[in-house]
Amino acid sequence: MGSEADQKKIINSIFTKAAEGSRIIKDAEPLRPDYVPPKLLFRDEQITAVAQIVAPILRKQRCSNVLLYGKTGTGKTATARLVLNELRLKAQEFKIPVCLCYTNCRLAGTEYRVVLDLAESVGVKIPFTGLSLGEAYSRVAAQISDNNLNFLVVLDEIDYLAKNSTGNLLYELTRSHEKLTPGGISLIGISNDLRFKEMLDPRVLSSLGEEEMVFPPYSVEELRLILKERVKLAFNDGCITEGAVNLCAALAGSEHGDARRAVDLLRVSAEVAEREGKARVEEHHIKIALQKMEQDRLIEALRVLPLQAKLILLSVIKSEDSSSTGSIYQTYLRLSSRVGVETLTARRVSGILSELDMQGLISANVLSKGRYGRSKRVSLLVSKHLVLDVLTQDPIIAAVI
DNA sequence: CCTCCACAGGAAGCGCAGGAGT
DNA sequence: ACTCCTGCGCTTCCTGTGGAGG
Repeated sequence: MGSEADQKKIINSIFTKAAEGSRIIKDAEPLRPDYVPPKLLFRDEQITAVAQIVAPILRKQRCSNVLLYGKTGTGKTATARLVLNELRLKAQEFKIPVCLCYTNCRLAGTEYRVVLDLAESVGVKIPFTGLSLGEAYSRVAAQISDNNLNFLVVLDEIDYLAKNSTGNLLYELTRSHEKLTPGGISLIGISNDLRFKEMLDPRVLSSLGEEEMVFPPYSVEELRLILKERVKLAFNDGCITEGAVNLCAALAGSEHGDARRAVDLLRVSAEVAEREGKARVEEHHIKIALQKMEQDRLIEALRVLPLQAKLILLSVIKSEDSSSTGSIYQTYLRLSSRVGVETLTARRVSGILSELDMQGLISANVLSKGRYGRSKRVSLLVSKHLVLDVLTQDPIIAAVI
């Protein structure tokens, strides 16, 4: 513990840095992943279509259910939120009672918590635990029909609801307009997963998919203009070069046309430049930021690997060149007995090697050596030092490195 | 051409944890 | 509080297979 004066000095210097710190960023908000820009570029067609679909709400009618499809960062959520905001304003202007709800199913986590969100929007108090899902839902439904509410719900990441639960809630929601004679529920579903339809109950699908809309990825040129807009809002004038913005768009666009990643890259680049004490983001900052983001992703992927997968990855490293499934398994047997973990069968280890292959951490190709059998040839695809670094953080693994 | 190595990878079933229904 | 159900990680058992060497 330092003296009172020391403490004040430290606090003072932190605050001074914070106050004058951002010479580059004037407003971080437009760089946040969930930011909805006032004008959404290159989505006129989708915005128009969604607006037309939900418009009947203002005539106190139920509107068609819609499914919005598209990969991450293609503007689905932003489109939905933008239309929802405008709808709310219009309803206020004409004093039309509407009830709107936006909820993210993945963040909510369970069907029950999605229902809690719905309950809050229609103004019912529901205990956050204690009720069965059915009871909670019927209270929401009762409120809707008692007050003749016209309820529009946006279910973001709806695929999560279909994958990680019984799907009862979706079934109830899609059926509701048959049951609720006064009032009604209209749905906008948003999904990143294009195969989401296949795992849906056909009855739910036919109701939910009354209208469908696909959001294409942004082109590099579109990303470039989107980024320029964000730069205007978030950066101080002249704090980023034209070339840097272009590079940012090109790098993000060459992957999947993911605007969210492109904006992320922009934000991290600004942090990189700021940490270097520069007043302007240049192309090399973008490159550093990209590397940093990729490395962070890799570290995270390694960190959350199950113990057995970590041991197997370590076995791949330790068996070096003779990396056939057999020799890796022998190494694995040695390692796992040394750390005192129960050993898996060769079949399972082979499966885990395939999983690591799919994650892009190793490459495993089947190779036939004729008389000498047929096996996977395995090699590490990422930096050995980085892997060892991360694995050492696991106390159990650290014992054998 | 046939054999046979050293596995690949599918199918079925088991035990367990966690979540839903009662 | 209790059963029932489901999904998951895993094992067991199995059939399939490319090609060097006979």
